[in-house]
Amino acid sequence: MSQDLPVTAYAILGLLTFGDELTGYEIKQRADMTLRFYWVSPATSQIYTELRRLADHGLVRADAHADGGREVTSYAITDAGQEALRTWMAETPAGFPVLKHPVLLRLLVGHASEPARTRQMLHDYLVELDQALADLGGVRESLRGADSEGEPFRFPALVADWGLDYFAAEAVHTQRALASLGDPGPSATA
Amino acid sequence: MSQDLPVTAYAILGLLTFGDELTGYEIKQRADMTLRFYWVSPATSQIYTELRRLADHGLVRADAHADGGREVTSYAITDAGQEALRTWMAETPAGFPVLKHPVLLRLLVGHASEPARTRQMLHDYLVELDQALADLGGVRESLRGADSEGEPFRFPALVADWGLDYFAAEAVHTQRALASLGDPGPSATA
DNA sequence: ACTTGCATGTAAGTCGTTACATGATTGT
DNA sequence: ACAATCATGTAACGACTTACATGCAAGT
Repeated sequence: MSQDLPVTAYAILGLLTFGDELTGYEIKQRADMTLRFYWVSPATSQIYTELRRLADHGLVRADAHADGGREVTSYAITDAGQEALRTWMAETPAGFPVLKHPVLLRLLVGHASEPARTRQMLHDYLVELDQALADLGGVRESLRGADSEGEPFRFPALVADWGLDYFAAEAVHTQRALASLGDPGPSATA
Repeated sequence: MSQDLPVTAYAILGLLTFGDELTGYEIKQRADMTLRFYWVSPATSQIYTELRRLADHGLVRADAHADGGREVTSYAITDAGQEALRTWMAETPAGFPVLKHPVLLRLLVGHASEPARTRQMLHDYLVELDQALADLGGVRESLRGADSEGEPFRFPALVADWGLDYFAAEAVHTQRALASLGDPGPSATA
């Protein structure tokens, strides 16, 4: 039955299990808000490509309708899509996470760089972590009120909390690395 | 001068900054031990491809010599390679980590799966985390004795400690998710 | 009037994987 | 003698990205 699709296809399928019909554009936005923290946010063009493939396999239904004056296509998951997603989750091992961590990669070969540059990189990372924490924190807040057992956003809330803890831990590790590199931190200047 | 190369090329270059001349085969082994935790362990064929490209750019020197009866090629980083690596680290922003986390992806759409299956997945993940902790812990141990300031393995030790903490935190998050899903844990049965 | 957002794609190219092929060396 | 490890590649293919192109709708 269900041919093996790239994981990204299942990720898109998963986004469509939360009820609404979505356009490719909207899927991209949702992916930017949620998927990007745990998987990737695929390029827009990739999303349209996957949607076409999913439609060809009958896993999503393309609903072309008029929005104001123009033609817009939104997509809904089909019963076959639900089934394919469930089968995939039941029978395909999840596998171990792949972490592409440019900061750690560069820190690994830190002896080949200026110490000041390495510290700068870690400071930059802290700023980006702050941003990520704020972004994901915003998402987490938006789920409040429907995040208990049996409610629709229980699982998204679970992974958001996981992600928030992860980013917080990254910040701690970064601080620790900075301390180990003799960075005084922003304490004295303030 | 230094064209933009894929990050994997710089990662290989980085592995060659630890002193020895390495064959492609040995680079693959080192990558499996260290790089795989923070970046990826490229396929063997990919390593040979990158090595050829690096050699074409003059960033590594290919040293074909006889090992016993057969021809073996080992690679050493050149001065130009050191320079290219330093330039890359100095001028290219590291960028934010990309996490491809199939467990979190599946947990995100947990409502589309059997609860028992989700718990099973988390248990499986715990086992894999144990293995990763053991593997990386072994690497960490092998660095002892040369992991202080000014010593060659200072930075590898720093990232290994970071990684060990990360895996430990993942285990905690997994346990927490299991608890939230009503998993009693292995306590009562023991 | 003009910019920003919404919405959908095509084309080209790269990175990287899997599968396969080959052969020498070492250990048991 | 046989298996495992060392060592080096080729070929085919797929996922994904970037760059580009297009045009309507809505806000200021």
